[in-house]
Amino acid sequence: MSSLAKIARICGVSVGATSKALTGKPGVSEVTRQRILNVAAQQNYRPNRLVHAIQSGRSMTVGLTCNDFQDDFVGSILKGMLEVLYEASYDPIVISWDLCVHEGETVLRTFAERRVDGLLMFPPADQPTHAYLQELKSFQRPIVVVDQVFAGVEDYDFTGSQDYEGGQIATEHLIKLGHKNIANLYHLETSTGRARLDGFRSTMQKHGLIVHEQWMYNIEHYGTKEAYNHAKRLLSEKNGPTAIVAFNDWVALDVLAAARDLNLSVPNDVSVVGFANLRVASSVRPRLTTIAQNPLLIGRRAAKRLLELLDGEKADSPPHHPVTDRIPVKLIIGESTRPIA
Amino acid sequence: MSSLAKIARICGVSVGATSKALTGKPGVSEVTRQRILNVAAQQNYRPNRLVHAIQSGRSMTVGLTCNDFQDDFVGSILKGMLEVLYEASYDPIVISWDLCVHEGETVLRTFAERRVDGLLMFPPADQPTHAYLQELKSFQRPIVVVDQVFAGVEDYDFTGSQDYEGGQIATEHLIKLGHKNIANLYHLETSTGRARLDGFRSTMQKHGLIVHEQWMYNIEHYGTKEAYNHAKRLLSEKNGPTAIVAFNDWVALDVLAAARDLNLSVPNDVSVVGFANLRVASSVRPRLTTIAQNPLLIGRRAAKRLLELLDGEKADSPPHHPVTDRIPVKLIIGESTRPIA
DNA sequence: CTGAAAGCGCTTACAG
DNA sequence: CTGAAAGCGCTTACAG
Repeated sequence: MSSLAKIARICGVSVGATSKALTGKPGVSEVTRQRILNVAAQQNYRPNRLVHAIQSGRSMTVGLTCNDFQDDFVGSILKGMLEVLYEASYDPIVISWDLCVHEGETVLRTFAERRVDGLLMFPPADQPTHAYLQELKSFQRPIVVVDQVFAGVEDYDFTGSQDYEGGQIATEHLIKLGHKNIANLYHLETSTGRARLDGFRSTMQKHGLIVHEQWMYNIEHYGTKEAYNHAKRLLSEKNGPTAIVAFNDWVALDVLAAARDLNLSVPNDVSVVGFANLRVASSVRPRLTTIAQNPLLIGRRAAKRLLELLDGEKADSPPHHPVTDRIPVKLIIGESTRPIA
Repeated sequence: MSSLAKIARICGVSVGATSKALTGKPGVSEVTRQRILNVAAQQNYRPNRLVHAIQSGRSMTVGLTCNDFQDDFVGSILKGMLEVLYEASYDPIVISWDLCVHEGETVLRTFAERRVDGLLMFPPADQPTHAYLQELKSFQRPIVVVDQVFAGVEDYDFTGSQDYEGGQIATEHLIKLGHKNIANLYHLETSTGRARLDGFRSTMQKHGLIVHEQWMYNIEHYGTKEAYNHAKRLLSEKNGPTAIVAFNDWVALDVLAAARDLNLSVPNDVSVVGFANLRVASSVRPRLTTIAQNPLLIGRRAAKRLLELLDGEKADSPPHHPVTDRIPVKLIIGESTRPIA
């Protein structure tokens, strides 16, 4: 890789002059500038941005932590982030939490050493360790937490969805259709899951409906058979629920599968509501009734917020108050719910 | 962010001594080393890796270009890559092709300026421009192409799937079940799509079966209604095909949906084979018969190959011959295919 | 217009 | 053991 010095040597001018010529700064004659430009092009010169990062104290990179990229929800969030970052000439360095279970502090340390300007953080899957929270505290750069919250990150900006309201909307929808006996396959392991469940319970209560605790199942890992098995159990009961609220579309798919395997019909025998409006929600039959999130917007807003914080630093503005930004969700009526017979 | 100089000043020693102490090099007394270590910890010192990158000529970063992260196929490839990179202390800088349509050279230029040590490249969605290929040629670092090939990248290492064989296996499976009238919803826009189609045609020919060209549809964009509409057309024909080979699982899902909407049964009225074995393939009913790829392994192997190339550079080994690495695929028999009546 | 020099944050021979 | 100095690749005041 050819350096400034090399270009300078070839052109027979000083390094300083070469720098000015290539960065378009005044202080070089047009003739020498052209000569330098030509040689640089011919030598395939690429300025070393690492140097610029050191000099300016800005690496123009952002740390990005992710749990997995297993569906279009996280995929779209990423897309939204990349879009905004690209526009602002920032590039993300991506590290997966999965890789460093119980040593999340390593991730933060790496980001610190690489001098990222800020952090876009999908919280780690597991409960954060003390060491991690410690490292987080001493992490000197702006942080925006995405999608999930957890104990210890209340002091940071947050961008996610109106999960609580989503839980309410899903439940309201079923109640409006006449359902009273509603089960819930929820997910206590994440803040989104807990919020959606809270929304469910508050809505049931608001309408004076009983929550049948024997129909309430926590799905610890929704990639496995767990949801499917619970769904089968629910659907096999006589006088079982007439509707099921699922933590997300994957769980809802498991309910569809369980119903199918029991020769039951969704929505004729049971109604199902999902959450997320994943790509698959409208691909399957029956199409899922689901609560649409707006992952693209979540990604964009999270990144924009981070850029604001970074600009604020430059402007040396007063310490900010962390902002919680929850993007509205929307009921998508598919074919997996119907009025009770 | 505290610097070496700051630590040195506080400790009242030279920068050199501080450096030695913190990097564990000999040449400092144990007493001062401890003093320095303590101050560094207390000052929350983090060495600036950008400096190290400049000095060593190794940034320990890898450029990663992606089209989208819309399903678990790409997601798992990424996971595999991140795993291997993390193990070797490399971190990826991720840029999405989507963002810079028709100016892919910008991406490469950014990577060059950021001095990534190598490149893991999902080829751009659109036909590469001349400027792009130009920039690629002058990109001085090792490159591994992933999943898709395109004209102009024949000279690079490649890691992907046995798509051609996959096309054969899918077709063989249907033929073994007695199907003769087989349609194909293919995807000419990508090399994988073309290879799978070739595998289909060669297998049909091998068995002396006629390819009915009026049942052959190119799916330009498989996120849209396109596949669904073509599938409906195919399924509405009297004496239509008894089986359909789909470019991938998403297209296969569209066939399932079309069948459902026409009150037809898969597999009783028509058999369908997908490709990829996405997470959704076993979530839907009927479960998809599909050709499983091994995205995790693709990701790992691609990253490993890149690391080998990087090691080779250090060792100053002779110019290598580009290696093409196609991971075997595997037939997964679901419920979407059955012997012909 | 042009060049020599300082400095960004570090490491590494080289003197003392 | 310890410090001063050169150097990585650049930019930016500062002299000429």
